[in-house]
Amino acid sequence: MSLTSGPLPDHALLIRQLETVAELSTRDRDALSSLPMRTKAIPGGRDIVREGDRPTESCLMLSGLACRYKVVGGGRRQIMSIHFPGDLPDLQSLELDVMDHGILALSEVRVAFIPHDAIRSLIDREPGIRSALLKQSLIDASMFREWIVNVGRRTAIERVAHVFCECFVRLRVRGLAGSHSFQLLLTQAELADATGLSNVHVNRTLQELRRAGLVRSSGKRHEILDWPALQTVGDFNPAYLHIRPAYLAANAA
Amino acid sequence: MSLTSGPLPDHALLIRQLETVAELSTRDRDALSSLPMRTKAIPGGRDIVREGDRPTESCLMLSGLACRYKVVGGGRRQIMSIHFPGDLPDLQSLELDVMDHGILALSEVRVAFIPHDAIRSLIDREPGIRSALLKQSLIDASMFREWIVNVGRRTAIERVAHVFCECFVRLRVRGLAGSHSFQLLLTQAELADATGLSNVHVNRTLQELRRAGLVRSSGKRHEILDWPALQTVGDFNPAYLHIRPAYLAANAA
DNA sequence: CGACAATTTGATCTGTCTCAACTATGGTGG
DNA sequence: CCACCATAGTTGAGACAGATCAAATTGTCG
Repeated sequence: MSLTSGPLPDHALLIRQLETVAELSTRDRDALSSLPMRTKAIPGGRDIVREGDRPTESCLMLSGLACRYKVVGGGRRQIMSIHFPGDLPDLQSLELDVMDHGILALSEVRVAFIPHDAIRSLIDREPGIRSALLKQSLIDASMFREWIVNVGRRTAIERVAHVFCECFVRLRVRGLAGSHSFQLLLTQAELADATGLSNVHVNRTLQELRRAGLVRSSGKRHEILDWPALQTVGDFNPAYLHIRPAYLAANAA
Repeated sequence: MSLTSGPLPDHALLIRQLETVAELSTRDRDALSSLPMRTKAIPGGRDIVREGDRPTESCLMLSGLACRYKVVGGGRRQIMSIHFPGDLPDLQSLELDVMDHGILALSEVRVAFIPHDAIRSLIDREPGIRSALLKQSLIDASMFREWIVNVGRRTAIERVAHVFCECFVRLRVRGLAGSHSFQLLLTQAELADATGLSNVHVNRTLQELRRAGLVRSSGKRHEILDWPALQTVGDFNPAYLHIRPAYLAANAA
């Protein structure tokens, strides 16, 4: 579980992600490795799954960036979560027939589609995996709750800082970010839709974060200059991510 | 499944709620009926579960009203969901050790505590119940996503109307609301914390809803006067609740 | 190099917040 | 049954965070 290895085989990404939140046995890992996957490249700006779809497969992110979103009457968009390699952003389609939201590729992504049947049979056979997947879906819910708090009760600068903190920690614990720097291919408009702000105001808020010396951005590469201060500004406490202590500790560096 | 029966035995409340979203066999219902429960009355204003707790039981709402909430730095509170009889508001503690939020009794409530072990053993033994509970927790997540949209991208009047719509439908499908009237023991301050608004502005927004003839309130009893219009104003589409068609249809009345 | 997308800036507007006072309501004890 | 008190609801005035509109600048990529 080196944090600096090169590109991983597809199944290893899933295993690594699940291990940050749940303990897996060798048997569990083997079972996960045997999951059939159909990989596909999807260009940025295209839906991976559309609202109203009735998927028969769940998708695993392999590379790139995606988000869940909804559009309200009036055309305003709200982003509800951001997804990185190792995430299973539509595990929900396993039990819920119709997609109630869309999943959008924010950059070119590679995804692996895993048939629901294969996941179900694994869940039925393997208690360890059943528990890990249930746990993961409960953590997803926890992340949504924190997102509610973010858009409901925080100021602009707090919201943006908090999103940065969450993305950084999630990437870091699975070995996909440097110790301070990380790649966040989010446009300001996307960040606005994630935080419930306007793109103009996100722009000004980012400038404020830069002026305060908390982050540095060049293009889409963002660097965290003052991690403790960013957490303070963003009112960030990673407890809601329910990451196992051993993995969270690596992040404290 | 009469909608007008009197008080139900505790297990029946749980079964009725699960049946609105998942199909249960007789065997499933029997298994649920055998769950051990320790019931308890909790006065309004008291926490049922506190942030930081490590519960060994999950709680089932039997009567009254509760909510999930978090307090952010600065003392501002955000309510993330509202819970009615039949709900299992802390199913998550089954897999997540530490509570990342509190659950508060908004009125005097009766709750039943069910040991995690009993639920786990049911999940391990009964595929139907496993599937129903997973489905329920995925629906919880879906409701959180809609809540994000509500506080992130809707105006004050839309937010309040939407919360009314959601509460009404959820109560109605499980037979706990009249065809138009329903009991919502929420103070304006609580409604404010649910919608990310100030209590003063909620007051004015409610007046606007009354003036428009959409609702009528007297004390804590709220009546919906124009259900179609309220759904329109609240940009409400019940799809995200994933209620089974047969139960949703009863609500259309 | 050209063209389109993203960022930045300025000016103005407005929905919602804050603060503060006043009123209604409902529950309680005398 | 009423007087009292606490809690919740209502109103007004003023302030501000963030939205909107529009234009200019910069960046990106074929």
